[in-house]
Amino acid sequence: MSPPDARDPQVRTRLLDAAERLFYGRGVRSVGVDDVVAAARVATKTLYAQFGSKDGLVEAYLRRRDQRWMDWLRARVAEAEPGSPRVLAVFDALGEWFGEPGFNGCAFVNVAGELVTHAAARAVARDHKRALRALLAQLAADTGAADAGVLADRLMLLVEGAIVTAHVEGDPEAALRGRSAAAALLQVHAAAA
Amino acid sequence: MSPPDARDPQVRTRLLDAAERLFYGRGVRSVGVDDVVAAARVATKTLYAQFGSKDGLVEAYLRRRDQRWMDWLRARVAEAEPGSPRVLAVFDALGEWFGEPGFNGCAFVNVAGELVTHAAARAVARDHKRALRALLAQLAADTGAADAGVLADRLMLLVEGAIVTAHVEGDPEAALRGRSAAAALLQVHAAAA
DNA sequence: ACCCTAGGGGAACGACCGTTTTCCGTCAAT
DNA sequence: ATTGACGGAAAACGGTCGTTCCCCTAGGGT
Repeated sequence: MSPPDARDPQVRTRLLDAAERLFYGRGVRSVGVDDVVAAARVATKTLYAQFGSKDGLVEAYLRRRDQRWMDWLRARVAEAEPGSPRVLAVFDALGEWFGEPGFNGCAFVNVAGELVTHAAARAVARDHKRALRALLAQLAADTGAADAGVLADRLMLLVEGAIVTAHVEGDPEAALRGRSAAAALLQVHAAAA
Repeated sequence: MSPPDARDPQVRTRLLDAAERLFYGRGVRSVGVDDVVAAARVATKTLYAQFGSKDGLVEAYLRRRDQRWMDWLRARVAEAEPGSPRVLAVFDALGEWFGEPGFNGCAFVNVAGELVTHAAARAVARDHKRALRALLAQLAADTGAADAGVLADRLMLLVEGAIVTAHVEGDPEAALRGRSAAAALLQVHAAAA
């Protein structure tokens, strides 16, 4: 019954969409709340009604991004055959991500470096990395590798390294190098079985 | 002839020291120029006479940190025996760094995520990573490894991954995992020779 | 003895920040 | 039909930002 922009629960979504695009693309502190409300076509009051403060909006933005990014990666990985191919699929997915126009590194790494005193944001960042590590541990175990835990730790370093390199050096092909390094490690851990 | 704080060329150094401590520890945008001049016990006018703007100070801070950090790593590496031990010494050095009280990740990664529009800062970050990559290429070649270039690329990912992990997850032992991964890769590249 | 320059102390500037507030329109439920 | 909660538009708040300016002190070169 509602016209497209009436009485909407979508106000929150519009705010989060704008916040994600701006915070991720320019850095959190470079973006004022006015920028966000203008981009979301929303009143300032609404932002504060929904999130309480800019810090609250930042935290909500990070939580939603964590959820979405992990879901996206899990979906990409699930498209590959179980076992080693799924490990390599992680780096194929990274390669796609690095090539996207707005790519600006890992949102959580960026926040950890920028918002040193924002405890909630740093906690979300830590949890995000733990979730990523858990996914890699699962994939490593599913290869039947010897020392799957160690393999997962090593894959984690490669993933993080590829993201940082693609970002700072502007080199999307870091994904390919990560993939080949992962393949080498898969072989090491398979041989040791 | 000069008393400790007269007519000093050390004014610039004091400014850079304060800038580095504050910018690195809290993030660039969280630190005002007033904070820097207060910490350096210097007049605001002096900062602008020396660096022209806050952006100029940021750039100078990054350049000096690049120089110092690379010199520090090269010195640590040179203490080890030539060949593979020098590759592993990189990760030992990282381990020391991660354990230092003020450790807050890689200054250049942080800046790349925070100062998206600061072209000069991002250029210094890129150059810093290239210098690091060049050092690793040298070390990889000196091991006599097959595909030394590929080995260097892989080591680079491990180094970056270890730094990010130690930072975001607050886990200094990422250095040990990086070291063991590097050792595995060294074996792979030695066996293929 | 003379500036000239570097630096310190501190006020002042205009812009922008995050946040609160006021006023008004409008749907949903009573 | 009235109320109340939600949302938009915009002003206003106090604080902080980067930057500039003024005045003062003190060496050093001429």
